[in-house]
Amino acid sequence: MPTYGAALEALADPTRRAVFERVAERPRPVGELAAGMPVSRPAVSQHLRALKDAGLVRDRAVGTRRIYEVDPDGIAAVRAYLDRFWTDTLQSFAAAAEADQEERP
Amino acid sequence: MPTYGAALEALADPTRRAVFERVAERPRPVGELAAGMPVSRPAVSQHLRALKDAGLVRDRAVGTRRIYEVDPDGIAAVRAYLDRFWTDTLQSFAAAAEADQEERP
DNA sequence: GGCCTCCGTAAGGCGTAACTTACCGTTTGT
DNA sequence: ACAAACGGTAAGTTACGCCTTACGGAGGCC
Repeated sequence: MPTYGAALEALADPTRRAVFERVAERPRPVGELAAGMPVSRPAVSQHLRALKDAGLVRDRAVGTRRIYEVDPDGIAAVRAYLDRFWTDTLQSFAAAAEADQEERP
Repeated sequence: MPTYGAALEALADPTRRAVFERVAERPRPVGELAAGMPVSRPAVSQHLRALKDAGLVRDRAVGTRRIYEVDPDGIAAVRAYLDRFWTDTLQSFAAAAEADQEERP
């Protein structure tokens, strides 16, 4: 059960974000993802693990390769959580502002 | 001009996220924010700086204290950016899935 | 079976983010 | 004007995240 915190941590790192965006373009095996990146293949592999733990990507085995692709369900969950997070935040702020204005007219 | 990357990095740290959530509850001075947190006041102050640089909070001086509050505009910007990020991601995935299905019926 | 490809993991180095204490400027109140 | 409250900043330590190299296991191909 990935928390939204894990997703935020996963997307915080620029390199990992680049990996995720490459996965988002289209499903690809690890070697192909690593090719053309400034870091080594194991580094990419570790980033993919973090993204997977966060529920942002998923993988399936095809022969000797592992195809990584976006996890729509996980993304939808994170998106919903964040969206509610922003909504609640703004709502609290609006309520506090109104209360403050009422307090001293 | 805060990038969305800065916002993600800012919200990645659990302690900083806690600070932000406390600010989101209602506008408060630094001392009150720091009270009841497991870290020192300067630490909170540094987190507030990061949140401010990311455009998530703003502050105003009231006497000798500084009231921190959520920055609605900044949050709206980050929210819009992330929302489009998810949308694009899912759309790319859907397109790739469809292309794949068409490729081998 | 032997070999090669693909990829995950372990171990260690290294930079940096996060925290602490100490200090200083600003503002308020008496 | 002096003292106290409030909070930002500097300096230093420590912990953690990211990267590398080295290795091993699983699967395909001859």
